[in-house]
Amino acid sequence: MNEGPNIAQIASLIGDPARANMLAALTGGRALTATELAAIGGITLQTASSHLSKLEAGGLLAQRKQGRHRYFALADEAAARLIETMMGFASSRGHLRYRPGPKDPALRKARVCYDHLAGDFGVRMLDSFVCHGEIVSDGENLSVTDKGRAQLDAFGIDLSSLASNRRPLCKSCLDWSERRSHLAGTLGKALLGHMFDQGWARRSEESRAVIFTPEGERKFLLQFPIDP
Amino acid sequence: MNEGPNIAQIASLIGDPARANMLAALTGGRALTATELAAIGGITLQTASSHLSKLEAGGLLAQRKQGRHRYFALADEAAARLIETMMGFASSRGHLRYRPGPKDPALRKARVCYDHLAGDFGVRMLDSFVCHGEIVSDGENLSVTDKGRAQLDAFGIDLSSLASNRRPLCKSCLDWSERRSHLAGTLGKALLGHMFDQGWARRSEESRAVIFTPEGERKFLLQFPIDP
DNA sequence: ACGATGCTTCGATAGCGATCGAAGTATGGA
DNA sequence: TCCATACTTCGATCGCTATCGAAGCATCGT
Repeated sequence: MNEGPNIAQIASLIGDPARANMLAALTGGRALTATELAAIGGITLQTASSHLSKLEAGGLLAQRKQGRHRYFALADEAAARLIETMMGFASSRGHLRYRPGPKDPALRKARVCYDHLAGDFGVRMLDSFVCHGEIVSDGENLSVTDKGRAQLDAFGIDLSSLASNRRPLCKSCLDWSERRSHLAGTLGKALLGHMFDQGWARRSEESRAVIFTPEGERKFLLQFPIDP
Repeated sequence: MNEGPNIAQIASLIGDPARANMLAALTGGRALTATELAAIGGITLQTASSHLSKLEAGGLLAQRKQGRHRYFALADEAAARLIETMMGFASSRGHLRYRPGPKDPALRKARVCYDHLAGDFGVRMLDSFVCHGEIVSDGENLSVTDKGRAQLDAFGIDLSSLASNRRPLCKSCLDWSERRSHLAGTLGKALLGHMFDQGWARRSEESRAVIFTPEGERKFLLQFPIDP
């Protein structure tokens, strides 16, 4: 017994409702201040501060001081994937906590996951890349083919500028609403950023939803078709 | 706030050290009795019983009565994947709890994950399938090609008999020691079972390790080669 | 320099849950 | 039938931690 990594430690960090709410909110990719996170968790600032320092010590969060504000964000993409994985499992077991509202369908359609596109549109985009042979997958890691490189170049994304030693270019990330994978990594981030730049879509102010313009949606479906 | 699945509930289930130890032990795929699990968790039978009923209510465990024994096992493969994912994250953050010993290298080399092969050998096997075009991956799910079907047939595994409506044939599962994917699903199970049947390897009695015979290891490396 | 804002630290409280002893239920064997 | 084994349920205890008030520290604006 007692072999291997200590999962109880991080699980208990996520296991507190206030902390879980904060983490879920940070899955939206935006860095939030301690005051904002306290409101999200439904607790006072003092309590939130205690929680946040524990989460940081546990390697789930990273903080950045900026003036008198302190911004908190998920430590990295692996942390975001862990949270999304747990969401997927929880929803598959019926551990739901829905407060059904108009935002829900929008979230399922398209939302931000850390810094890339998730939801129905995110899954479709990766499907399109794969079924056209622009991205291939060897197990967990994805890689871009020459055909994909040319396609992305035409779309306006320069792969060579995305190279990073700290973070993989492509990574698959399990989608909790679709239960399939979407594209993460620096390429996933760049693609979402490009869509924002092109005016195809914008972020919702109060949730993780990504709202496409009618024109943007048309162009998205044209750019990432799915053939049988 | 408060949207989406309730991750705090399952996270707090895993967050208790005694429960985490039990779950980690069950990742070995064997069903264990309440008494055995109590010993693993380092608690009395009464406490263990309370824990086990909570884990079952949370959808993580399934129990099977057999005479006066009650066998507990992970509910399904998704539960096993969740635990392995958490192990991967925990070890990447240095949340280790090693009791270094001779078993450790054996576990990294080859071990059981639920009912399929994990560790260095598990990752190698999937790599071999993929780099020979016998299995292709479209995002999360893997699928066997015609070439792969023939290869497996020659190896002695009949794919058509593995079809199941309850569980996918192929699934990728993240390996906590290698941080790469290995092959899960009914095919992963069948492959490991076949190796046991052929006498290539056997299970360790006291841990999750899979111990290959020298002859079995030679045949394994020959059967699942990796070319550049 | 001074107050205001954002956040952390300290200290005390309160409540939840892990734990175990004791008693109760079910199954198997003699 | 009677005892032993395997497990669950009940009840009480105890420790841990989430929580918040109050005070302290840092930064910004003026």
